[in-house]
Amino acid sequence: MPTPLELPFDPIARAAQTWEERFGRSDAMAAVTSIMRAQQILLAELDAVLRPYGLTFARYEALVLLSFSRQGALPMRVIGDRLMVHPTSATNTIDRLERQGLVVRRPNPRDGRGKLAEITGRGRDVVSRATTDLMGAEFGLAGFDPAQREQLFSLLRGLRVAAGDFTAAPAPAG
Amino acid sequence: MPTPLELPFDPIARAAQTWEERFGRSDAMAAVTSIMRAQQILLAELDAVLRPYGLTFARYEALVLLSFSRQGALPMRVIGDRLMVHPTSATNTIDRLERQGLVVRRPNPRDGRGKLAEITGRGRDVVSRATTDLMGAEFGLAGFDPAQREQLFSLLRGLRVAAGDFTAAPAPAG
DNA sequence: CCGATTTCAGTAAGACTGATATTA
DNA sequence: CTAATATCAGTCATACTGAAATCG
Repeated sequence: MPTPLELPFDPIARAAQTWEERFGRSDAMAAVTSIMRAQQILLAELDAVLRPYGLTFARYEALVLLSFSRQGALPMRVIGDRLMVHPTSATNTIDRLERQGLVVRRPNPRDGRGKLAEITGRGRDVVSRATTDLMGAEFGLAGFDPAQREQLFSLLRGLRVAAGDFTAAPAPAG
Repeated sequence: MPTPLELPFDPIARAAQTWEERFGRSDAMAAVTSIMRAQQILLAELDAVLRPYGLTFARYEALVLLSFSRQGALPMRVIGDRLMVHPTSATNTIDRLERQGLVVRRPNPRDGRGKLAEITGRGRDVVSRATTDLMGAEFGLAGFDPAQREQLFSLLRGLRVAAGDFTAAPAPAG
C-alpha cells in the first residue's frame, strides 16, 4: 500500500469538476486518469501477491505465456510480440527469469539467429502456485462481477484495436 | 509506438481461451490484462503528445493540479495525496519541474516544516499549451463516445474506492 | 517526547535508443 | 546485399526503503 491515506473526496471527480469550469467536457480526462490509477492499484496488488515467489506481474505473464505454449518454449521475438513489449524488455525479463532458474535459453533449431526461452520444472511449479494465489485474490477484481469484468474487457478492446495491437477479427471467441 | 507489429489475433483473447481450458473462468485475468495494456497504450500516446513540452504525463498532472489550486501553490504533502503517489515521488516530480522552471518551491507560511510548490508563469503557459494538444488528441480516447468514457470512469471508480483512495460519498457530483 | 513534513541516498524494475554480431 | 534476431551498453523516469533534519 503506497498511499493508505483516505481522502474525504474523489480526487479525480474533483479535478474533473474544475476541468469542466475551465475547459468544458471532462469525460476523456476523467476516464484516462481512472485507467492510470486502476493500473497502479492493480499492479501493486498483484505484485504483492507475487512477491513471495520472487516474481513481478511482468515476469509472471512471461511464465504463463511459456507454460501455455505447446513445447513450453518460444522464440524471444514471439515473447516480445505476445507480451506487447520492446525486444530489449523481453531480453531483460527472460534474463531475470533465467537467473532465477525458472527459464532456460537454448538455440532455436529452426532459426540459427534465434533463441528459445523454455520454462523449467521449477518454473512450472512456481507459476502454478502463483496462479492459485492470484485466482484466490481474483486478480484484484474481487469487487467486480463477471458482467462488469467482461464490460471492461470489451470496452478496452477498442483501444487495443485502435493502437494496432492486432487486426480486428469478425467477433470475439467467447 | 513501441511495438507497431500487428498480430493476426487478439493476444489477450487467445490467452483467455487457454486459461479457460486449464483453470476455468478467465474474466478477471482478461480484464486485468486489458487494463494493463490500455494504460501502456495511453501513457505512450500521452507522453508522445507531451514530449515537445519536455513533460511526461506524471509531471503534466502535477502542473494541472497546481494550476487548479486557488493560490497556484500547494504543500508537497497535498500534492502527493492528490496525485496518489509516494511522498518521495512527489519530491522527485517537483524537482524536475523546478529544474525546468515550471515550478518554484517556497516555504509554507502556515507550517514551518513544510514547503509549497508554486506554478510559475512559464508553467502556466506550458500547461495551457499542452492541454490544448491533449484535448486535440482527446487524451487518446478518440475511439470512445462520452457514454463509454463515463462507463469506464464509473466502472473503475469501484476499484479506487476498494483500494481506499477516498471515502465513498453518497453520489458522484456530475 | 512524539509525530508530521520533506528530503536524501540508494536500490530496483522497466522502457527505450543505438550499436553490434550473427544468420536467413 | 538486405533484413531479421537477439543482445549489450547506457540512459531515463519512476517507485520504493530507510534514514535524517526540521518543526508542531
